[in-house]
Amino acid sequence: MAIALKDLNDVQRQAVTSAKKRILILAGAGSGKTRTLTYRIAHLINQKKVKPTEILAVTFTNKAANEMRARIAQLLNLEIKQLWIGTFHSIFARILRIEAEQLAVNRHFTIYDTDDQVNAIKKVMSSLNIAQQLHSPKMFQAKISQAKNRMQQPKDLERNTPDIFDNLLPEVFEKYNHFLRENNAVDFDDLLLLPIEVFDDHPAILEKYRKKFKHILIDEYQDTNKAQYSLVRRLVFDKNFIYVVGDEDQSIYRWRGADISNILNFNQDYPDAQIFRLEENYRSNSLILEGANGLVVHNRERLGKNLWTKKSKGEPITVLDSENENDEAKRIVEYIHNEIFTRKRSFKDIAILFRTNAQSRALEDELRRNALSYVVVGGVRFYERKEIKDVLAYLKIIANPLDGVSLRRIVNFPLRGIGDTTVNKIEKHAEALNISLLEGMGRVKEIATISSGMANRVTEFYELISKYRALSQEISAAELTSSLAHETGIISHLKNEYDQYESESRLENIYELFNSIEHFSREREKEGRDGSLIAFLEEVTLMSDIDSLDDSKNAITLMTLHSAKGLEFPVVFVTGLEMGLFPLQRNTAEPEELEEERRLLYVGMTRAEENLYLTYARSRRKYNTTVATVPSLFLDEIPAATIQLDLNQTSDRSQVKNRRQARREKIMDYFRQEDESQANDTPYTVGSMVYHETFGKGKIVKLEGHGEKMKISVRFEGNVSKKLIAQYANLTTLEISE
DNA sequence: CTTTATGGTTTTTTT
DNA sequence: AACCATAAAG
Repeated sequence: MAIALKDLNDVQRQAVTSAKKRILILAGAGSGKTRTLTYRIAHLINQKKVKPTEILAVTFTNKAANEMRARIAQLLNLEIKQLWIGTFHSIFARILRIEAEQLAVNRHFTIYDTDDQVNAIKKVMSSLNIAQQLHSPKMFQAKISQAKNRMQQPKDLERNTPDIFDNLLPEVFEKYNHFLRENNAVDFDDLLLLPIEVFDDHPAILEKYRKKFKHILIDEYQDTNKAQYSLVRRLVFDKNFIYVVGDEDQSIYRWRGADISNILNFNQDYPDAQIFRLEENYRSNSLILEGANGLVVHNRERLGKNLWTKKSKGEPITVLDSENENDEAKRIVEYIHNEIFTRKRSFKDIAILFRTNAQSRALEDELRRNALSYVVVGGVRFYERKEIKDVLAYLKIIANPLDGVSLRRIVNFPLRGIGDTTVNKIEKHAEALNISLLEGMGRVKEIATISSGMANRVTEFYELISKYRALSQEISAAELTSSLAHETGIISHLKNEYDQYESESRLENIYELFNSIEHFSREREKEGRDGSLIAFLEEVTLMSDIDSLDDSKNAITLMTLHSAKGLEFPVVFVTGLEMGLFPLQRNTAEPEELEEERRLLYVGMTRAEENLYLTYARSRRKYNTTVATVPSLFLDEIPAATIQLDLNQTSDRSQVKNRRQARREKIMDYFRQEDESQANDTPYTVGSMVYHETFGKGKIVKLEGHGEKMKISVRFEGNVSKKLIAQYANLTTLEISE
């Protein structure tokens, strides 16, 4: 039976049924891009008799992958277990485990999340004698990930730069990679880089996957980075079909290495490419769409499209101004009440979006005060909570005994009297014998400088881990975790160490973890897929914020604009439209960055079906001080005809105009000030040497603020640290001597 | 050696 | 809230 194509419009139908090998679909917001992709896959299987095993479909989140799998199954009326569908990271993690023999890691490798990566870097820094006070480990982590995103190796980085930090980077980078391999671990970026290496070193393996994946389909192509692009380029050969869908106006991951030119240059990479444009929007009322279109035309870097809708005008976009962030929250709640009581909306129809997670606090407080149910996506993520990470670290060391980062995390948690000094001694011993840290713990008695009492404690811990490693072969992952959490004393620790409220919530999280492991194994086994402990750990590490959103709950959704990509709601609030916050301060200087912020707002606005509110506050607490703010320049770029001011304030058109004029002047001032603070930049840089009359020679550790008010933290000889004000410090900068 | 208390610092967005 | 450095107590 053929699948029904009557639910598609003409362009969609052509795009679904095209026999061309290389296809690019430029799909505007709400134009049915997921639908097209879903039907395409169903069409291939049903009409073209393509086997599900021959299809590789890449989505941006795991949630999207699961939904797409379910919808295809529904269209075809059959289960399609063998279809490869998932994110780049999860798909290539799977391939890496299959091809692990070719690698410097084995198939039990652990995937380090950002937190683990920073811990690994700290270890590397201390082995290289680099002080963490001078150079932040997080900075190294960010720079290394950036380099990996650009597919740069340590040797590709410049070594003789004026910046001390940049000079250290290649060595830290090199050692960090080495450290990961020793611990049988990979980071997020390696999940893409290592398969490229495997493909390049073993043409036969690449050939195998080229033969297997006859059809490759990629969603959100505008947000692919260089490594992802390279993987696709390798996999797509003569006979392969490549089908990509994307929207350059919705590219919002430049900071993570996403390269918009991947989509802009698709027809240069594949000269015979057929291009479809999906320009009819089915989601938003026309005033909302007009407003969003009017905003995004201010971007230069785009292919340009004409997104239109048959829908009625609907209501204009409402701009709400308020005194401060608490007032902003109050106004939003007022309007939510209005939406709920007069317009008969339910909670789940409403989303509140923000630029930074920190903004959720004031909103949550106000929603709670008004007993409105809400869920927050992301923020402090479930699997990144301390108590969860501690239990997971036990599981990681059981799955991968070489994982030293996880081992260090739990060797003295709960406290068993094994401190840093002891662990360092064991590590040294283990390095000398060329064995892992865990094995070293098994042979702790060989170390003369460790007392027998201490050695006994270590041995006891080692045996505990050994016991559970053996048990892991016999009992289920869920049973293992529960038994472990009790026997190690984690449960009683959580009961005793916190106040009642805190301890209850942490224990609840632990029990939720048990449930999720059990659920995972059960589901996976039902589907005939890998339900092992390693598979669970992998899933958890690669899980995105939005993946854990339970949309069956009737609640208002709070999340960042990034998390909102791909979603839609009848009512949307986009908050904090102020210079420095949205666009974010550090993204206002470079035009490319400002364009990305603008796209981010475009994404936010196009989530709305019927009612869109844009809010800003005239002052906002930042860190510990309240600062006056300037409304975002984006508010002035949205066509005035699509906007109405606050319904609760009487205002006529001339007032709207006056306000616009006033805002424009403020924005000019904002940019002027930014320029000045840039121009005033002092000769000081972090890491450079300075001389002070009384304190002598020292190294700059940190700079805060600008110009004369800049605060300079200096570490002087003899380990004396001082915080100085640039204006009064009277510092002399010294030549850097190597 | 290890533990515990204290204070300071830290956040942009995420696989 | 989590993480560090530091100092003092056990």
